[in-house]
Amino acid sequence: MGGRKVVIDYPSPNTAKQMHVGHLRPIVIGEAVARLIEFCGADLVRDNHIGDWGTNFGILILAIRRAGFQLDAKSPTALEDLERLYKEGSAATKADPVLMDAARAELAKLQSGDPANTALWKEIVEVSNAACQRIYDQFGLKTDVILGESFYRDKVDQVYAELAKHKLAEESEGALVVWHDEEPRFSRDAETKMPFIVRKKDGSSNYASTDLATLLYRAEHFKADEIVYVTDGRQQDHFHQLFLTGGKWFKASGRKLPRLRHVWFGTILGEDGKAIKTKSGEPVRLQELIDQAEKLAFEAVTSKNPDLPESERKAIGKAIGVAAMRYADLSSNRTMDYTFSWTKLLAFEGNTAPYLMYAVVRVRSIFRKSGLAVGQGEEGATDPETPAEIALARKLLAFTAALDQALEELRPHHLCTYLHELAAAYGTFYAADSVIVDDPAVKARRLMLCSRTCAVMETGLRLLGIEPVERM
RNA sequence: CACCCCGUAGCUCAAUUGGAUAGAGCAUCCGCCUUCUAAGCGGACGGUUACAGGUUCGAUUCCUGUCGGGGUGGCCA
Repeated sequence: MGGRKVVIDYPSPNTAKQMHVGHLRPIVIGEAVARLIEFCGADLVRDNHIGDWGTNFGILILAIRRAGFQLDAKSPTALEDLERLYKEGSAATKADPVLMDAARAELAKLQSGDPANTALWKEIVEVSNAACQRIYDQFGLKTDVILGESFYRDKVDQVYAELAKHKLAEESEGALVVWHDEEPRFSRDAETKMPFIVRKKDGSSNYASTDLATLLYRAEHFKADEIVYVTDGRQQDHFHQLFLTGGKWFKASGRKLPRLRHVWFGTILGEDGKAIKTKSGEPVRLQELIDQAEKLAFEAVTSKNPDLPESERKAIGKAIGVAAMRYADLSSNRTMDYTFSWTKLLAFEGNTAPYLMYAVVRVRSIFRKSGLAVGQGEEGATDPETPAEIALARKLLAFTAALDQALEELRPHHLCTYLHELAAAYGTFYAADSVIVDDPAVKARRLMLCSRTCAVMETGLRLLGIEPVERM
């Protein structure tokens, strides 16, 4: 992957909504996948493709108008207000087809440049982005560019024109659609038709239009050799159609198609076994989850290490709290659905981030007590001898294999499994063989094992997005 | 009805892509802090891999069917 230009699309939330637990996965998985790709030497562009141009804006604008609401971007409750209005609008348009048409009309006005709707839209996006950024900061997520759907509003006409010119798209029930007859379910002969609708019957763009425009932009502007889309698994059909359409379009127009990968993940389910949705019920807010995680981690470090200064305990609480949530999500295969659970996401014992971070802490503590920097004191080291030393040395050698496995299909859980095994091997070694001993050769080789463990653990943890701590 | 995920220990999940006796964590039980941080270490308990066939020297993995859960299916993303 060295030197390849890769664009990764994440976490790409929809705007005007507060982040809830459902937003955890694209952030956490996207970040880990991005770091894995970057670690292999790829020239990576992190593109946050926010949903800021869809029908939801029509619904939201309509709801704001109907409620006579005055949006104040400075108000601390601005986002909550928008979310409440969106829910009202969503329910209203669902119940009444006339209102749904009105919402579509508001969207069409926005998309055709209506000044009032554009001004309102800008404010909404501003409020939303500021709120998202506060969450990203806590997850250490940094995007290179935010090119949402709206960025492509003047680039979709070229898509329509080219698809029509190459006879890839055709009119159907007033919309512009692309059929893929080679795939039975996307074919025009399918029992239930599932065309790739690139332009709606009212002339406005949708997900497909902007995604095609985005594909072209990434290929031409970023010169992408590869594009990685990190989204949930419910969008598999969409990406399948997007990739098929992109392939035919680029071939017909003599362009080189980047490698396209859909790195999808399973859904976080509610207690009822159904996907967590903003519409039904009240999902746990992501900020609430973070706060709770940090609080519990702070309490844990305070009880275990009360002598540390409060500022350091606070910092450790922040690091461990978010790390625990992150690891809980990353440690199982991303294609699996899982049911939301406070206790699972906030566990600090067993196969968890704190356990892995603890291994690093114990290594660093040994070096601190020895008055050495990590990596020093290895002169005169002999080969591993005890069973625990040998097992640890062997496990250290398996790092690259684990990395390869995680990279193969961009599945971070393979790295998690490995790091847990390494931490366990270190735990056994730590209990069985003292490092600070009189025999200089034994001490040197054990210090060497410690520093190697530290290096591999820290590298692996950072790839997962977890920042190791000195003490805990 | 069609297509896509999934079904593994009481619970949550792995299993190097078809390899040897299916492994971890949690929970439960029994040990271990007077030497480097016990968020730890050692041990016990726990399985007809949903079910039925098939391919193979060998199947949790591949194929067919059945059952069960979730998702998607013309103008959301």
